[in-house]
Amino acid sequence: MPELPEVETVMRGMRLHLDGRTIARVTVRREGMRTPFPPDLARRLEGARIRGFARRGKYILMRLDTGESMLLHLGMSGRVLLSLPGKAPAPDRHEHLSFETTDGTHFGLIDPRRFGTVDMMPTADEGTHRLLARLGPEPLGNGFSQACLHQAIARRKTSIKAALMDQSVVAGIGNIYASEALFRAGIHPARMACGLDAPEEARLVEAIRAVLEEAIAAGGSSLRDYAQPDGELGYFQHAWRVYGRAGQGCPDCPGGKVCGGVVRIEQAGRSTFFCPRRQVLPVGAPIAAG
DNA sequence: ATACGCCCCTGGTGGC
DNA sequence: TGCCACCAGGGGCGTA
Repeated sequence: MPELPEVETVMRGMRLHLDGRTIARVTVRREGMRTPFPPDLARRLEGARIRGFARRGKYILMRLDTGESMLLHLGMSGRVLLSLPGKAPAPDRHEHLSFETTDGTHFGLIDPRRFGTVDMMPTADEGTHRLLARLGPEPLGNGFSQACLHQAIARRKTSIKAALMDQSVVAGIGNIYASEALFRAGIHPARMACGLDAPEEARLVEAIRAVLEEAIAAGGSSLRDYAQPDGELGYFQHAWRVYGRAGQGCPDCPGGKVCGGVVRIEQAGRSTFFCPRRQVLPVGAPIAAG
């Protein structure tokens, strides 16, 4: 799924095309995805005017003038297809939820694996929703700092890579950007989270910010499941530095002649990629199992 | 509290 | 061409 930069890009696309519009017709093609859709979803959306968007971690919030917000999570394979009036294609077989605004703009939520989530809540309760309440700080916000990261991982004996993917440590980092941020910070992914020193934590905070900001600036990176929210082809292909590049060179050593190439390991059942020359395990540094 | 394995689901890819 | 194992951006849950 989309990680923070992709979710931010989708949210911006929705804001651009849907903000201020009124929802006319809702089509619910199945009862839910990973969890059932909230009761009376269509009725609660129809007739509502859209009054703003926000993102929290990997969640999108669409606020309505009814006093409710729709919560959207794209899971692993979710994408949003926005179409201009009269331009909506025939619905994809995995378009589980769609609506049209009164001006004919079409919104489709497509999610083949159905790991995504849709929920409704009073806008006033956004902060206490069970899926949002335990999220850590926004990595691009002022609340994320070396001190903040230290506080979150100081007692964690899991790997720093797994810790970064824990949404309560910092919100929005997934499997790709965890590898990319650690590469940029020069930190081995198997290091025990609590074993990082303050300079390493500071480097990591800056690396996370840089990686995410670059990806957002590029319009959200993409893999095959992900479409730009306007549905246009020609997705941006992100130049991952290590992710998915096992055996290839990283930018530090083109061709991998110096480091032998990017290494793929498995941590907690997920792939991790790193450069063995740039991301070295210090002598005596504790290694995390996961 | 923390950590880990397993599971949800479909589709693409590469090997035989 | 067909079949099959394996892999994929997430995260909740049950169990130690």
